[in-house]
Amino acid sequence: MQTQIQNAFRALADPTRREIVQILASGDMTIAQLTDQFDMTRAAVKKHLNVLSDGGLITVEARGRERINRLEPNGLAPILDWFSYFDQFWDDRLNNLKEAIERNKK
Amino acid sequence: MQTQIQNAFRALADPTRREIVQILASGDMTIAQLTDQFDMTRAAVKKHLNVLSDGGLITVEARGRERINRLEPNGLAPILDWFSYFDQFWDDRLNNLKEAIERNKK
DNA sequence: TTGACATGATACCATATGGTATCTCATAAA
DNA sequence: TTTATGAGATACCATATGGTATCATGTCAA
Repeated sequence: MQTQIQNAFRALADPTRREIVQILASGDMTIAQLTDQFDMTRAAVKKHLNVLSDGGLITVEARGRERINRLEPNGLAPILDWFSYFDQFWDDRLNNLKEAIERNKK
Repeated sequence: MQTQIQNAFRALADPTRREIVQILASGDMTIAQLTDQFDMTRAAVKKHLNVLSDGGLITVEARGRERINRLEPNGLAPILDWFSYFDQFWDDRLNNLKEAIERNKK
């Protein structure tokens, strides 16, 4: 089995999966709903969802015969933790991001 | 050609490449020096360095017959930009990171 | 000049990855 | 109950990926 951090980085390495994450950020979706957003089969989308789930980036809730896919924000934590190793290199960038969030909170 | 963001995410998807990035964070190194840190051939390390270079995460400076590999902190920017899309989801985590950096600066 | 050394490049191999097609199962609806 | 629908699983395919082996090239040193 792979480490959590490896699974998380791997999950985000694919553009389709990053797009799925962004779509789910705006609301939960079933597999069929997600498939509508892409030019590929439901099976392919399902595979991507499995990878995202392995990476801890989404959770799946059974509801009848449907499966509700939900973004798991805590799944991003291991990646951010990894980035924190480079504090000394990207202070400026992070500060900009920090300020954007501060503004957001008001 | 791939987008910069895709090349950056792809570069970090491999554990060896993430380790190279961490090693280079502590100082520039030649290919031979980096190869000493891993149980693989110089050619394999060189391939990883090419991927990291494609991702904009390192720069290479020729110095005589040596090649100095250097971490390019700005290469992390596209990835952080992508994460900023999820501000509303990881405020807490980011705040912790922000505070750690604030402490660091003193 | 000549030999040693750091690197670049390429052919090749095994496995991983992203995709489709297809079959099965569970559940909703008629 | 019967039928339709959402999802899971698997076999299969083409290509990408991570690795080695090997040869070529440029540069430092004797």
